[in-house]
Amino acid sequence: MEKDFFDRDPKIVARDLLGKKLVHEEHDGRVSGIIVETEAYYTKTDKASHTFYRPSALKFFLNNLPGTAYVYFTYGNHWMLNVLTKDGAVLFRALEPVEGIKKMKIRRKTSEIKKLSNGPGKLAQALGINGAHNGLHFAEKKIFVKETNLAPQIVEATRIGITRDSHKKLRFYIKGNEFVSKK
DNA sequence: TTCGTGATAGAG
DNA sequence: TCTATCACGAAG
Repeated sequence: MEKDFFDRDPKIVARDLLGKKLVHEEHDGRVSGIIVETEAYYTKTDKASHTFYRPSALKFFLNNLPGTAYVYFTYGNHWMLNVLTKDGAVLFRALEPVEGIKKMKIRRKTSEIKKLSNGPGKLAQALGINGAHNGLHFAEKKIFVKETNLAPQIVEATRIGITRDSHKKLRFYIKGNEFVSKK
């Protein structure tokens, strides 16, 4: 991953992340998957972004560098993994499991591969991501993104689970991939 | 479709 | 204190 990869417009980063590998390096081995679905959020101009209605989130975005993990807890159950970019962030929404599948199955309490990481909450659970990872920089290589030789076909769509600015096409996924959370 | 779950933030 | 809301997921 080239330096300054994350120091670009969130929409560009969201697209470029598709087909790359998201890795969580743990003491007992690595857990990873191909990124198949992402969403972009903008710090200042996006009403759907946490920065728009959560002062603490705005502070976090403004006080951390692109490439920093933004992990938050919601709906009483779920952790969400994002990475900061220039003027925004990208939410990791779905992965195609690659390494550590056995561990993912235990964490997710299912043996069905397709249900391991086909959604943002599921993905974080499968990878073992939680609040302890908030603020870690991807350059530290605990959580990070790795290049692949894939060149996926990308589909652009509206974001999921938001109300404000729901018409904006800031969701991206790999065409035809069976791990995408929704069509 | 409905409902659980808990942090955050603003109002009272 | 109280209440609304929420970048979700599982069950039915």
